[in-house]
Amino acid sequence: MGASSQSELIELLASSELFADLSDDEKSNVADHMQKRRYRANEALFYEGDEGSHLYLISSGRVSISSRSPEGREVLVAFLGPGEIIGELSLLDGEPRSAEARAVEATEAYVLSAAALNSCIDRSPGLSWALLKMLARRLRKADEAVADAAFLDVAGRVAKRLVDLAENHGSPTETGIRIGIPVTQEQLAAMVGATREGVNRALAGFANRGILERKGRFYVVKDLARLEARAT
Amino acid sequence: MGASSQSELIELLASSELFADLSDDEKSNVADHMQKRRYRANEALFYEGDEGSHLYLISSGRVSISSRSPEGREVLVAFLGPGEIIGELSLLDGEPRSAEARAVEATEAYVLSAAALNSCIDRSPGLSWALLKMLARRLRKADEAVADAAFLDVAGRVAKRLVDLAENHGSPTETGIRIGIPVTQEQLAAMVGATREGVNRALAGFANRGILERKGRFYVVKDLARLEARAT
DNA sequence: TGCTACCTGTGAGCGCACTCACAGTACCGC
DNA sequence: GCGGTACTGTGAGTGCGCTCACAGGTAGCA
Repeated sequence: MGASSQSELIELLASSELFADLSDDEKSNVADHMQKRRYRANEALFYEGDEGSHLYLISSGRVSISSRSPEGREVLVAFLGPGEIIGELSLLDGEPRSAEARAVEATEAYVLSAAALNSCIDRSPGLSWALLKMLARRLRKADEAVADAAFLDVAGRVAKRLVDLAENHGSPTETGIRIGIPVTQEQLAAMVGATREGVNRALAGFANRGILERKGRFYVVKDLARLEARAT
Repeated sequence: MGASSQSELIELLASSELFADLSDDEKSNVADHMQKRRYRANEALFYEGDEGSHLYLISSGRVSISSRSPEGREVLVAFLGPGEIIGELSLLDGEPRSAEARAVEATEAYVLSAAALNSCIDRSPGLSWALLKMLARRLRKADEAVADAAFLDVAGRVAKRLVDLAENHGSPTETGIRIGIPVTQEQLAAMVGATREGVNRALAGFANRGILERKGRFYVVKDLARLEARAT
C-alpha cells in the first residue's frame, strides 16, 4: 500500500464517526489492517445469511442495507455514504448477516477483519467506547422507527424520512434544502414500509402544498418546519 | 449493606446477561457500586425525557418499557424480568430517556450510576465487550421488528410475539408451553402495534385452530410449530 | 354473595392504504 | 434525434384493520 493511499485512509478514518476520536497512533494501527476493495454499481458487498467476517468503511459511493421478505418485498434498513460503517453487528455477536449490503453506485470501501478489529479494540479502549455510542444511537433510531410504524400514516413516515435525508445528506440552496442523493420512489417506499404508489401520492400532497419539489430524482425540501410537523 | 444481601447481589450479577462473564473480583467491584431500590406495582422507574443517570438491574418483579404517542397511544418496547438491564442507552450516549420504565408488579432493582459504570468499564474490559454484544443483539431484534411491521399482518405479529414470549418466559407442561407472565390483550396490542380488538380476533383464530389456549390471563402455546409458521 | 372494576369477545361500519392497470415523462445509449 | 427503459403520476376497486358500541366473563373485595 503506497504512502499516498495510506494518508488518504487516515483522513477517511478521521472523518468517520467510529474512528474519528482515536489518536494518530491508533488510527495508523487500524489503517495498517485495512484493505481497499472496489464494487461496481449494483454489486453486493454481502448477502443475508452470509458468515460475517469483515467490517466495511465506505470511502466513496453509496451502499444500501436491505432485508427481503419471503415474497420478495424489500425493506431498506439504511442508506450509507463515505465515512460510514457497515457490517459491524456480525463481528460483535458472531451471528450471520441479517441483511444484504449492495453498492447503489460505484463504491470503494476499506475492509477490516474480525480478528483485526478485536486486536484494535484491545489496543484502543476509545474504539469500544465509540462503538458503544454508535450502537446506542442506532438502537434509539430503530426503536423510534418501530413506534413510527405503529403511529404514523404513510405520509407521516415519508415526511419523517425526508427530514432525515435532508439532515444527513442535504445542502442548503436559495430555494430550500436539496437532498444530495438521488432517490427513487420505489426506494423511498422500501424505506418507510409502503408501496411506491402510496409514496407517490404522499409526495404529490407535499408538492402541491409547496413543501417539497422534485428535480429529476433529487428532491428539494422547501419548508422543513411543515415537513417536520407532518411527521409528528 | 450486609454480607447476605451482598452475596445475593453477586448471584444476581452472575445470572444476568451483562455481568455474567465478569471475574469474581470484577463482580464484587460492580456490586460495591450498586444500591437496592424498591418499586410498587405501577410505579415508574423513570419517564420519557428524563435525564438518564442510572442503569437498573432487575432483581425481582417485572418492568415494562414503553413509549407514548402524542395522542396517548402506547407502544410496549420491552417486558423485562430478573437479571435484565434497563436504562443503559442514556448512560452510553448521554441523551435523555427515550421511553418510560414502569414496574408492572412489585419490583426490586439495583441501580448503578453513570460514573460508576464508566469506572467499571475502564477496569473491566470484559464489561464493554458484554455491552457491545447485548446492544448488537437488541439492534438486530429492533431491525427485525421494523421489517415485521411492514411485512406481517396483525395475526402474524401476534404469533411472532407469542413465540417470543414462549421462548423467553415459557415453561413446558403436558398440554404445551405455558407463558409464565400474565399478559392482557391490551398489552399484547401495544407490543405489536395494533388494537386490542384486532389482537383478540387473532387470538380467537389461533384458539379455535387448537394452536393456543387461554387460562385466565395466562396463555398456553399448544402448537409452537404452527405458531411459528404463522409468523413468517 | 353480591358489587364493582377490569378484562375478553364480537358485530357493524368505515377509511386508509393496498393492488391492478395504464398513461405520461425523463433519462440513456446508439 | 430516436427508441427503449426506467421512473413518475393517477384512477378505480378492494380489503385489512381501525373505531365504535355493547354484551359476556372473571377476579377481587366488602
